[in-house]
Amino acid sequence: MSPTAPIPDSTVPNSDSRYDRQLAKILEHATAIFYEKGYEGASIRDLSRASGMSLAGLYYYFESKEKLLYVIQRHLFLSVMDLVRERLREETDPEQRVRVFILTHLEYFLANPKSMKVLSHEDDVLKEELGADIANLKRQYYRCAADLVDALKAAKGLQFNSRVAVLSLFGMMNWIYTWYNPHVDGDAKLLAREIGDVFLGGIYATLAPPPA
Amino acid sequence: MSPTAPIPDSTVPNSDSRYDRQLAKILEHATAIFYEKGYEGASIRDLSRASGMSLAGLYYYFESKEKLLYVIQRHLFLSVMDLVRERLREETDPEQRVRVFILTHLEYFLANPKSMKVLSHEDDVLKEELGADIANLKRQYYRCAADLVDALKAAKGLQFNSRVAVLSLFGMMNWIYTWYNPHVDGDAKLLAREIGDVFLGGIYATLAPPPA
Amino acid sequence: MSPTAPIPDSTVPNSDSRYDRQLAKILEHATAIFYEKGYEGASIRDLSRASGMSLAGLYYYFESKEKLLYVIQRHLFLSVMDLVRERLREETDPEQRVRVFILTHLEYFLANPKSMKVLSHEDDVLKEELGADIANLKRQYYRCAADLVDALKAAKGLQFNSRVAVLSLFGMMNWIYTWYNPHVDGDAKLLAREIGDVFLGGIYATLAPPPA
Amino acid sequence: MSPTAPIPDSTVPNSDSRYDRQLAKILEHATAIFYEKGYEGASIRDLSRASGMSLAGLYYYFESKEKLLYVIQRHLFLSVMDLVRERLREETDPEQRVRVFILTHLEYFLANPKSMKVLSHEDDVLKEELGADIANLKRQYYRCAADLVDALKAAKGLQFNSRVAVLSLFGMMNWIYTWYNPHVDGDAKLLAREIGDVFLGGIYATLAPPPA
DNA sequence: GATGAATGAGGTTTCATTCAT
DNA sequence: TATGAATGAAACCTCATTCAT
Repeated sequence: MSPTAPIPDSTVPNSDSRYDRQLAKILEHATAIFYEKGYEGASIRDLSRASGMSLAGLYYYFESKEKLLYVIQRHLFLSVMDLVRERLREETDPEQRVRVFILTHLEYFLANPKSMKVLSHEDDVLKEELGADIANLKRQYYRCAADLVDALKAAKGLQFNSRVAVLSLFGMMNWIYTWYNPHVDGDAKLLAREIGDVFLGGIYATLAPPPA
Repeated sequence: MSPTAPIPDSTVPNSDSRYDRQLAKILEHATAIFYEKGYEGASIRDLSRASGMSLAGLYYYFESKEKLLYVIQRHLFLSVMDLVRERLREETDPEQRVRVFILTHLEYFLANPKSMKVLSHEDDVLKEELGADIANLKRQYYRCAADLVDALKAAKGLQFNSRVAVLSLFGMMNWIYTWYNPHVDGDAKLLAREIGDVFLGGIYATLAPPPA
Repeated sequence: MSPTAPIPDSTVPNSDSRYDRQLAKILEHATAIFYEKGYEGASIRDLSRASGMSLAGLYYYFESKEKLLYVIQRHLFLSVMDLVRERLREETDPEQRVRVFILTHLEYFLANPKSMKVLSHEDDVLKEELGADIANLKRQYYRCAADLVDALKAAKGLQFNSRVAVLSLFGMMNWIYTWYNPHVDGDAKLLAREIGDVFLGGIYATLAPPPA
Repeated sequence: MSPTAPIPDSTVPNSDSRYDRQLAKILEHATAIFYEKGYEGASIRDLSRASGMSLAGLYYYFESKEKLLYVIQRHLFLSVMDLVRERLREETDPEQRVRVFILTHLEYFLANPKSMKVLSHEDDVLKEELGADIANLKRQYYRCAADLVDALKAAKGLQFNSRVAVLSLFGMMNWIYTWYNPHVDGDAKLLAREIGDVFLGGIYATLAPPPA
């Protein structure tokens, strides 16, 4: 296990032009505010105050509050998926591939802690095409994890309900934003090991009957 | 494992008087609306429409939107805790006790599916005393699970980080509201077994080094 | 100057029956609340809380908030006018008669300090017939004072604008509720003397040219 | 006695920019509405109707109804105090200085008749810091008058209770809004003379015993 | 005599958003 | 690019009042 692709230190796309830099700043503030107050509870005025840009000025960068959330969520999915793909490229062992997924997910979101909540907590607020698009990305991401788990399952001849197992794994990981405390719980590497142990120990146990 | 205490089929307190029945109805509608739109996204007008009672009339039953959420959340915690205590009374085996906890939690919230979200998703919207009170109940509930897990850990001589393990267990269980489909995923009993298997298999695996 | 008619120690009509006693209690609480919050700022709910009677129960005693204020104001005017008439009966000296008026007014309203504000401050909130009726009583009360002043004016051969003088006198007296502090300003007798001195000194000065 | 500083013909600050002009218009309408209905009885909707600006638009100019009243009252106190100071600069005779105060007060508030009520009648509705700030200005204004009266008292060797005398003077002047009718009562100059006569005659009379 | 339950209207304030500049 | 000014809709909540009991 030696992932090498770097964790982006920001929650927003790389930026070159002045426009891009401004947009990046706005998205960062928006993420922070959605994190604090939730999508519905956050107001564009809050964002205006936080970013120092006028209310009207913000609308030059996004066309609606919904689109704003969309852009943020889309970027998060795309970049964590990129990172996962990148890191999986170097690993072939089925178990390690699952561990890489877990570690990458945790590293990414523990490096951008507010993002984890904005993705998890505001999961179903987007409707229509926007919502469908995000749901699609989410499905791809799920599929990616499920494929890794299924590969391991096949390789080891395990027997368990993949759907429930994978969704439980996501539950463990996505719930973290409600309790994670860096001083108490250690870094992503530690957490990934612990959670990976529970998960893998759990599915491996389906080989033999569990100890009485 | 033979829990016998019945699952309340409603999300609200038992009701006798006309007042209680009306209140119960309102809380039920409110739960449904908080489920659909989230606390912030739900409006008292929505509740008025759904319950068929006038806006002003609703305020006869609760003094503020906040208090309304508070009453709902408090009732949920108290009644699931009651149920857990009730059912644990009959069980002494450490592993079974953990399984009873998982099953009870899932049975309760799968019987009241909207409640699970209202409890999980609107976890931190209550502030001040109200928020502190709910946080306190949550802590008790967590403590209850943690004690069961620690008892099992001691009984079997296992070695793992209890905090992370228990919080992961809650992650698996509380995440369910985002994906549960009764037609696909079976009932609470099945789900409780699967999740219990993963969790218990996971922590049992800490006895011996995990298989390579 | 020896007024003898007693100052009613209450702001409400004498009460015999249970109904009357209840009504009296309600009017007293209402006066207190109108005093504290003003007519517009006071709510029937405030009155309900203060009086310990249910919202609906109050309406057995008065038919509307307007009528409630009306009853209070009417009673105040009638009883202070009664008192004035009573005490004037014993006095014939024109100056003393003016002084009796001032003293009675101040004694009455300093004994019922909240009433003074409810009468002065909520002077023009009543509309239509109710308002006209109160305005009529007020006019009578004004007329009474004006007659006393005019009698003195004639008796002493003074020259001044009666209207402005009398209204100024009322200004001095009715403004008291904004500043009166019993510990600092003494009792009604003292205040009546001081204000009487200013007023009478002022109008007497119209005999001779004022000192340079 | 020849005061020369001009009376502002408006109740609101001078305005230059478009924003200032709009704000001035709003404050003027607000003063009129507070005059008509009282602070509590006036609604922002009333103001919206009167000013022709949308409800929400108004909030661009003030942050709350309370702040709105505050701005109005503060401006009134500051500008009448300015005017008084300005005019006192040219006068040294103690009696004339008192007369200048009376005249200025009346000229200012008779030129802005609604303001007088908004200042007098809504005296104690502002709470906390806002209320304390206004109370402070009021105290300064009172102090100013009291100093003039005390100077006269000392100059003439008079003997009377300054507090009661000054507060009575304010009573006479501030009560005017309840009865003033320009067609009947003449202009500020006339009224100031009459009220000044009563007041000064009254306190001068404390030199010698009043005529029997 | 008194209340619990309910209501329509309206209160203040904030929302996301727009448009001329 | 960015803002100041403005808006219609809707937010939460309270109002005076009623009516069956």
